[in-house]
Amino acid sequence: MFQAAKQTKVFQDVVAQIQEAILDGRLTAGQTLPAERELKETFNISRGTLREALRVLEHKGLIEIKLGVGGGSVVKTVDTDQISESLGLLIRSQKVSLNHLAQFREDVEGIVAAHAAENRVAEDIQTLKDLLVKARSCVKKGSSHRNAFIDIDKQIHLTMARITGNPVYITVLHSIHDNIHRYYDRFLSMEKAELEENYNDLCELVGAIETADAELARRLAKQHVQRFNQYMQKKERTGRFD
Amino acid sequence: MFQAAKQTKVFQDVVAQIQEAILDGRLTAGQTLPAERELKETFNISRGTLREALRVLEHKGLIEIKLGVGGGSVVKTVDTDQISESLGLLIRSQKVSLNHLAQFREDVEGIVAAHAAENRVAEDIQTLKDLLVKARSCVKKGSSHRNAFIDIDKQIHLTMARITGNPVYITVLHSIHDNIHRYYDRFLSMEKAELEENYNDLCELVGAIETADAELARRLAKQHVQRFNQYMQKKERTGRFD
DNA sequence: AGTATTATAATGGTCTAACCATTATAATAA
DNA sequence: TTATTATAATGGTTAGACCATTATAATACT
Repeated sequence: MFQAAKQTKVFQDVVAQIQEAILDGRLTAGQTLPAERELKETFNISRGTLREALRVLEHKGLIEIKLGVGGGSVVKTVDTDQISESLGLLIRSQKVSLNHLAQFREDVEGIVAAHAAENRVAEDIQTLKDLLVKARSCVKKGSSHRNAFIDIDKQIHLTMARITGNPVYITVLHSIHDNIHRYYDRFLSMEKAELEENYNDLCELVGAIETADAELARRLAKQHVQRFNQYMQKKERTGRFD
Repeated sequence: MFQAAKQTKVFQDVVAQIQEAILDGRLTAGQTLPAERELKETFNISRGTLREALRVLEHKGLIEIKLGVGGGSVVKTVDTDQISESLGLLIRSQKVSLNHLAQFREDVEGIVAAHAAENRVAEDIQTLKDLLVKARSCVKKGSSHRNAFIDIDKQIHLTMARITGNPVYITVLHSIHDNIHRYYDRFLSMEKAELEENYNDLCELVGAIETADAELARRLAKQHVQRFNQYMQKKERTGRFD
């Protein structure tokens, strides 16, 4: 009938109080909290306990602790780093394989491309085309610029996520890319011919978004990501391992 | 050309060492780490520093710290709680609105239903139909069993995620539901007629999965979630607020 | 003998008080 | 004016003590 009540632990109470203050807007990004020796008096606790609380808040991504004069606990803007880290832990603890993540990416990129095709304005198309120009120059320079090309590819996808207007897609795509990019160096093979193939994919995709053909954009995006995944599997089969 | 190197902070080194031991499998779920007074000798650090490290590991979801005799730091199985918490922080810090999350859910549930239709085996259909029976009994009992119905609805969706065979969908759907359910009490209106409407949705959806009609399953799932979201918006417009 | 109670000890939780390390700023010297 | 050096504020770390919780063992009671 009733639930477990009081959280006995002092540091948890401190975490909760500071977190609420940040989420309520009583503390805003950039603000510095009082020094530890002062805060400990405010909460009437020891410094060690306070520091355990601050450590947790730091790991939650709510504050950043800086050293030296003028340092201290600075309130941070919440970002996607914690989600990426947690997803990374799931992957590394073999709860999630790279193939699982790759399959998910195919679906998500398809959805993002479709929404982007529905929501894009002229300015968005220009941004995408500017990125295509950069991608083209990487392709021309050959496989030595593979990493630069991959980075621009990533930017194009994240730009499409931004165009959807829904920050969840940005968050999710960021987390996927953060965790998939770690494997590129080991598993992603990409010669000049493959770079060109990918570049053409992207051109068609941007074209579909420009003409607001959501269904085509979805199919092309999915196909594009599938190709990436196939390169990875190809390298995984033939490549050397550590 | 070079990157920032050594992490000066002692506690970070301890976090890294223990985390690697867990991810490498040198420490496995259920194992208890040595007592703090012993660990501090092993690492040759003070207890306070060790505790900061353990706090961080606890918040990462890698260990659980238990009190009393036979207590200590127990290695945990990594789950989706941290991802849910981080997503919750993004929502509460108004980086992500409830509508954004709801839109994302429509897409994801569509994808999950489609994959479920492709991968389901006879046993899966039985599991889903058992859940439908439970849902039906809730509907019969009327709106007083609204919460029970919503819970079964959640179970059906998570079962479909399981059927896909891809844990990423389970993780993502879990995180979405964890964060959306908090709003149901405040915003979700559901009278008997609406419960029946929803129940019929679910029956059709399970039917589509049974006949392996992925495209139909996708459409039905999306439509079903859309209805949920509309109920929420309806309540939001007319309901009272705290 | 069996059961309830109570003491014991192991373990995490907290506190105090000091000192070390880093760093922006002010004081000083070239 | 510029370069160097001292100062002080701040987080980082240490040491040792005591408090709170809890499983287990010892004891008392029936």
